[in-house]
Amino acid sequence: MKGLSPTKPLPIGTLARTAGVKVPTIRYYEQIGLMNAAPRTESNRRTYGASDVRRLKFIRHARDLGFEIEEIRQLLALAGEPDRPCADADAIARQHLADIDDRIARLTALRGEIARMVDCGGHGSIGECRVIEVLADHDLCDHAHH
Amino acid sequence: MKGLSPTKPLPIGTLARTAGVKVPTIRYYEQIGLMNAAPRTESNRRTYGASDVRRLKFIRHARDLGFEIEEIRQLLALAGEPDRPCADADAIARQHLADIDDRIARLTALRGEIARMVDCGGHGSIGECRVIEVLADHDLCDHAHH
DNA sequence: CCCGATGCTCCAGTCGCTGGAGGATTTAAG
DNA sequence: CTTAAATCCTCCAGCGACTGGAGCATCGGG
Repeated sequence: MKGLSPTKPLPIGTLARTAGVKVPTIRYYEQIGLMNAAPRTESNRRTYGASDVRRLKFIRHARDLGFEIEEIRQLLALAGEPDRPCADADAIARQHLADIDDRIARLTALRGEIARMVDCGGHGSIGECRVIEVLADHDLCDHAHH
Repeated sequence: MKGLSPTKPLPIGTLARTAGVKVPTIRYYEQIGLMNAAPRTESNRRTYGASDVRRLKFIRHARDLGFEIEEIRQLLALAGEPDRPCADADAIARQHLADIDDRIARLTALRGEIARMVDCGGHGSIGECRVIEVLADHDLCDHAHH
């Protein structure tokens, strides 16, 4: 009866590997209160369980998708009380959606421009190179992003 | 004969407004050597000309498009010697193109997901809300970006 | 039993700005 | 002409989101 712990505790390195983040990042998340303080072993090592893996994956995924820490904090809080109306989570996500549409639009415009730049192929001197031109002239977008 | 200076010198604030950056940003760019040190008036104010406007717009545009300072520095250096082969500028741009395709792909995937999340519409509790779910489950992208 | 991997804490650095303090100057209004 | 507001200057500190190093303790496989 020793092989069946409720879910055996993982050290930080393993958690880091399974969630795809670096070890210091986890400690950082703990420090800013995004992950809760892990219980420690006798010898002061952090121990994690399955729920921590889930939470960290959630965080990482959200970060990867461009959510900021504060937004993630909100999302996690929301997830914590499962009978609140999903309108709040929605609002955050919707806001984000708008952002993302904007970013995609900008990046797409960019893509076009850079593609055109690169089409200068190999015709010699920078003088005629579109890369410089395009960046120089054009006033594409005026608004500060974010 | 006083109204016809070769291009009348602008103070930093005006430059900032015309290029669409904040004043401290310009001073920062000077500090890191991205803008060259502006000549000063008697009373130590920076003065700028048309070429500075162009350069700063170039920088801002490039930044806006996601180029990093170092890349911009290279681009500017390249632009400075107009008989170098455009292959170098090309290489930078191409590298960037790959990045951007990646980012667009990721953002598009994200857009889809967030759109789906938001489609949970208003059906009550977070328990059933896709926002949380989607973020929690899915392992969409593994690689660290950049 | 030893040594390399892993863990710990603390602290400093990264990038690209941004803002404030505290002072000097310039400019527009009255 | 005088004043008040705007703009400028320098210096320095802080942001977000990590990242990495120093210096030490501890763990686990050969």
